[in-house]
Amino acid sequence: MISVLLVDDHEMVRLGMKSYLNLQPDVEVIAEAKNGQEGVQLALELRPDIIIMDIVMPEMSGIEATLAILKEWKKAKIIILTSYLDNEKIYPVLDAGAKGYLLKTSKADEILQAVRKVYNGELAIETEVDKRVQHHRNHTELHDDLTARERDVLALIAKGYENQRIADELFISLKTVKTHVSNILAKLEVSDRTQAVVYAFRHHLVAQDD
Amino acid sequence: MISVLLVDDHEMVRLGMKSYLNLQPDVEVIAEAKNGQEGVQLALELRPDIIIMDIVMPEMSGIEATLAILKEWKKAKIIILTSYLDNEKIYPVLDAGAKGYLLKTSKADEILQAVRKVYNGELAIETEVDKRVQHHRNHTELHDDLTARERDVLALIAKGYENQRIADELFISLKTVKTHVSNILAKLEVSDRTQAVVYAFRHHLVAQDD
DNA sequence: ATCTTTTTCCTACCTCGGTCGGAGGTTTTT
DNA sequence: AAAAACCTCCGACCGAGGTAGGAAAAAGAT
Repeated sequence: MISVLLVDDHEMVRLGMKSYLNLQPDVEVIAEAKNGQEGVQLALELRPDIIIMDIVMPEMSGIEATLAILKEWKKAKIIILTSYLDNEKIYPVLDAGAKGYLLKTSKADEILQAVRKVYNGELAIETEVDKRVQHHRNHTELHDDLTARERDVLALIAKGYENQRIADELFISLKTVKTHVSNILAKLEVSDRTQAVVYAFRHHLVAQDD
Repeated sequence: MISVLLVDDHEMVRLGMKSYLNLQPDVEVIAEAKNGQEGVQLALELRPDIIIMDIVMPEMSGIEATLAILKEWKKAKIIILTSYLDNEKIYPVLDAGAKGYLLKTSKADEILQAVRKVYNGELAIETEVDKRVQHHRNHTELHDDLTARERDVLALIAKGYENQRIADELFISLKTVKTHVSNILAKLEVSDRTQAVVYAFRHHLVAQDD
């Protein structure tokens, strides 16, 4: 019997998963959590065979929760189940050792198969997800070779700050900021800060909401 | 018996809704659709008492589907059920006559109650949603009094175009573009185009992806 | 211990962005 | 018909943004 912990803030999703999985003779949902914190706690306490984890949740995101669980319990089998492949914060999770990655648009039996596969020690990465991960791993993004400091500066540019304000914020001279900006523009292959901001938003390098 | 049509691209959500709603003696899910197109078709064909509609879906969004259904069938009782109150495209739907608006984080019984309320001709707007709608209706946004032309220009600014390019694009002189930009900056209460771009992205005035 | 990258700072220069203060023609509102 | 808003255009001005071409200290890599 495969014991499963569901972590998702949508009651209806948990209900759907539970009613479907519990129909299977070899699977049983033993607990549910409605945010990342509860998820971490229940995971470490109950040690389920499989943890199915949503990403977007209040309190603590599924990303953080996954990292927290894997830190304490290296062999945890966690399947990420997310609605959107929107940002690039998912890669650290896969690197950290999540065993599965599914989209919420997956069919019920695909999810079931993923549970069985991961239980048997295999990986379950949806083809769609896999494509993008491969793409991400091969096709290097322009912003990959920004230095740490350049990322700092870009973040402030994308807040709409002018160079002098960025200098004040980072306790460096205006000249230095200009140098960083120049290097950023060159690396992103854009010609001015406005385009850099567009780039940053489009590539989810900055938060949508303040 | 209240007949319900579910429109959601997530099979698990449909499953959860169906298994929960079908437990109720007075509710029955009579059909399901996995995108907006199917939703419109089934709605007009089966004329269910209640339509529960997700927003983010492939092919045709819940917004478009809702408008399409209400156009053909004015008295349709549609409850919008969405995960996030992210953008501002929801207001036209409420204006157009959607009878309910719930978040996917709602508890199961809240959804059930909403179904019964709307069936009885009442509205079911979740307090959280309601707050924001009120806020939106009262608190006028800065960008509300941009003129049509100014919106055109802002859209191009937010593509990272420089003034001359905007002029070329719109077949107007550089001077005119500068005037528009000045007016835009004043209305948005920002001091340069970079901040205007940030404003545009944060307020979802422009598409995330090209 | 040496080489490379990163971060910092510099001067001088030029361009583009944005303001100020107009103005004329068109459309919409009253 | 008059008023108000909108779109268009002009010249002159200034400052911030960005380039070019350095250089030197600090931190990491081999």
